Amino acid sequence: MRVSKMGMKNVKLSNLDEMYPAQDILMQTYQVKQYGSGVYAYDNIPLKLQDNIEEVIKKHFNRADCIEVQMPIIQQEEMWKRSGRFEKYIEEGVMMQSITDKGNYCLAPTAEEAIITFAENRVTSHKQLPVVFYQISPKFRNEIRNRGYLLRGKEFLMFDLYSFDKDETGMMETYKKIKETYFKVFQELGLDVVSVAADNGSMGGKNSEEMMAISPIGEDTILFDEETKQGLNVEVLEKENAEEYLREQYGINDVKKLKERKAVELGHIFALGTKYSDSMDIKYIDDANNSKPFYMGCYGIGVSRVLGLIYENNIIKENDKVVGFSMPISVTPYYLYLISNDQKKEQAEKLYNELQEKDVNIIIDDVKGSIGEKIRNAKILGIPYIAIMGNNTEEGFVEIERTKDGAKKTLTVENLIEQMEKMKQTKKDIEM
RNA sequence: CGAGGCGUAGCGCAGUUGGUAGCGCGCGUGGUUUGGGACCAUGAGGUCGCAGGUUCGAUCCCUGUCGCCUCGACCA
Repeated sequence: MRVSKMGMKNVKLSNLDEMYPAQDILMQTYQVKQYGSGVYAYDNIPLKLQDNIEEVIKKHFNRADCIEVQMPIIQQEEMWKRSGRFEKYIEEGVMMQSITDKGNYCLAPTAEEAIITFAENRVTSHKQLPVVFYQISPKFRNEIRNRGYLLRGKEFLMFDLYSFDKDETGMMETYKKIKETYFKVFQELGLDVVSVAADNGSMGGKNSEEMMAISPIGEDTILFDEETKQGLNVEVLEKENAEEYLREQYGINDVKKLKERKAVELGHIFALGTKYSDSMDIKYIDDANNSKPFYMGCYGIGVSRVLGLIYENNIIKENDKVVGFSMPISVTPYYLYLISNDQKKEQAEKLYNELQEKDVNIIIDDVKGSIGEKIRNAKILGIPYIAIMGNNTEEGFVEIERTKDGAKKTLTVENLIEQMEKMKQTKKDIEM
């Protein structure tokens, strides 16, 4: 991509939000535009970063034999009335609706109803079980209060997965497998995530755990033990029989041993049981020709929240001031930000074209301006490596800087091309 | 919904004890620059969130309203 074609504006950062500096940079530099409380548009780079996050999620769940599908975003009221959740969602004010003279629609806040309706008539025999469907699609929740920019919006992208099993044992096996997949996803995204016991809220069902990224900007408080990896969301303590629940479902005996942490809830997993199968009367036929309820699980990841947190987790500072961020190689849409002086412009163009042909995504800064200014912009956009062909660079060489730690190195142009191809393949940083 | 705060140029902010507004950045033009957010000159850009009231006169005072932010209840 060329800076000259991006419609880029030079912005000097000022007075950044102390709590969410990274997302404030996105706002100030117009990479993300706010339309209203909890409603945002994304420019190219955050969008592509989000696409890449989706790809990582899909890859791991596809490997775990989960099937990608797509549910409607506008869902008929009748379907929500069938499960009995319509009144509750309307009462709480969470549901957004589209009221028309040809019927009323609910803007999907989640998709249990839709997915079990999808399974109805399609998944009818025990021979088809277990089966796991998932999708990544926008969700709408008219939250009472939005906060943390992308961390909680009214419209957000969510990965949601639904499992169908014959019985409780099967459901828990699937639960375990999906949970393991969650950890693989977060690991590849470079997020340090722990699972903690959670309240099951409006979903109902048995077990539920939240996938928490420990972070000072988190709105949740958890109690966690680093050694045993056991933990809980403090809201569980308000439950009736909290102690018993924690001991029986999660093996947590002594809450006092756990340490308090702030955390961002990136995902939530539920072993639902037969709740929706019963309430909507959608069943399968078992091997003895009996009609049996599905044992379901539902699982979510807040994709746009992950996006927001990846930005916040990867800020770079100079003299204690936040100057930008450095996106992780595993998901960055562009690997390199190429800068040159006028004399070396042609060489830079040549390098750009060669990398384009090899499908290595980079950005070339081909507009008028000083090198310092361009370096600043690279950091504001979050590009992990900067390449400079300037006055101090010898013919045939290029200097690179890794923005996350400031490490610098001079390479031949050929070597840089090799390293970039390698980075694209391995999704790993190069040696500096 | 309860408590607090804010709304003035694209962005960040001043200001007017009531007499219709300014700074920095950004933007246009010309020129000099170009290795870590350059400089000179010059120019454009605002019904001071909206509506009503008080007043000779309101961006400022009063009332209402809308929007946004923070804390709480809800949640990926």
